[in-house]
Amino acid sequence: MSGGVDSSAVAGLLHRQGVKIVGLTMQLWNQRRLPEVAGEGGGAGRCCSLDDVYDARYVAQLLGIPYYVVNFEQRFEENVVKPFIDEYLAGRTPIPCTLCNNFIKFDQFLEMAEGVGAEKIATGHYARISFNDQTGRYEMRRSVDSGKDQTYFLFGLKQAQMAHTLFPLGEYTKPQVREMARELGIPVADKPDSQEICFVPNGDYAAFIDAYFKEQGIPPRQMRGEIVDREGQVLGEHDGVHHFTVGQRKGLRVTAREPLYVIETKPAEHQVIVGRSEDLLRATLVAADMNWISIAGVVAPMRAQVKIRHRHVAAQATLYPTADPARVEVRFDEPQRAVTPGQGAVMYSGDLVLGGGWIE
RNA sequence: UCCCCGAUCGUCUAAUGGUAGGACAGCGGCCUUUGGAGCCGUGAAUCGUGGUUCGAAUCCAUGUCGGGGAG
Repeated sequence: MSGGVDSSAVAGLLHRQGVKIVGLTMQLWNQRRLPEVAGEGGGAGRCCSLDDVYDARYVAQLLGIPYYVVNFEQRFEENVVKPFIDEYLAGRTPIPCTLCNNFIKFDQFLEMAEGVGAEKIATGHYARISFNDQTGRYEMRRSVDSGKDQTYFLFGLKQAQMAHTLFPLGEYTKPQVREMARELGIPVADKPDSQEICFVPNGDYAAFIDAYFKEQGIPPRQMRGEIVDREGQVLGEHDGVHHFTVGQRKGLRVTAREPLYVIETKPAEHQVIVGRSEDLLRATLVAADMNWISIAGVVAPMRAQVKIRHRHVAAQATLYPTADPARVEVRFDEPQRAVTPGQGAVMYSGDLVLGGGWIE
């Protein structure tokens, strides 16, 4: 229970159905750390803020269910925050929400919940899980509310995890969920949706990385570097490759005849390569560390739709198996903009989530 | 020292006597449970000083600065 509308509605919904439930809130990050990146209101409205825990506890009280706050701060820092920073410094663009799902929520948190006697965990994610008797696999489908679908962040879920997971909201639209919350008398029914990275209150993730280094006493290494075009001509300077991601336009402070976009970051050379919009188009990618969900894998070329970032419209493509079963080559029918290393490539067949991997 | 050329938003660039416009960059908002993108909005300039003219970025004089040439 994050203290938001969705997880509160899940609690209310299951409670009304007579399911025996326990409310749990994960404490993931101390919002008072790194005060230099604190948002207005001291991080209020973000996950893990005191207000949110207070809201979650209040909802639990209202429902009359047991409620606990569990501290995962250290594990979150090790499994999400540090890898998040390392990825940026390696010139890649991480997805903290997916890291959290893979290594905290559906891993250590699920284990802990089972440890205290729970059969399953239920979350407020907008996605659907079902069991297919024919294939003997748990399948995942996009949520009924296509605008809220969160399957992109869930591509790492294993069969064993799905067997112990409930996504009650996958069948509803967001307005329905808010209405449900209102009917249940849940006081957070009109709370705005959360957004941005939960541990970066003000949204400035690069400033967070800088502040984290400062806090760790890590000497401010030489982060500055050059902004160059594809011919190697120096166009400007930057304060560190972690400020940039493939496809980024804003923040370059470089002027040209037309907008410039980040094509690539080269951490070893401290260089940011920029080019024109059309320089971002790529027709192929390789997805590594594949996790198959609704199917066991691909042994022959297979048609699919592939999503390369949240809110990307899944594009028609063909999946080609490689010699390494954990890697799949994706060839798009039409070149896609800003294929970004570190982001997920999630494969769909209609509403069905086939699986996903990390873009190399 | 002389001669020539040039100087317009932060940057690049339009307007050759008649409301200084655009692009890029910046800033703000919308969108959004990752980072981006996109959309909407917005601040911002005629090198200084005189003069001609109803009216000057534009014509004239002069100064300053920059580039080129000549001793």
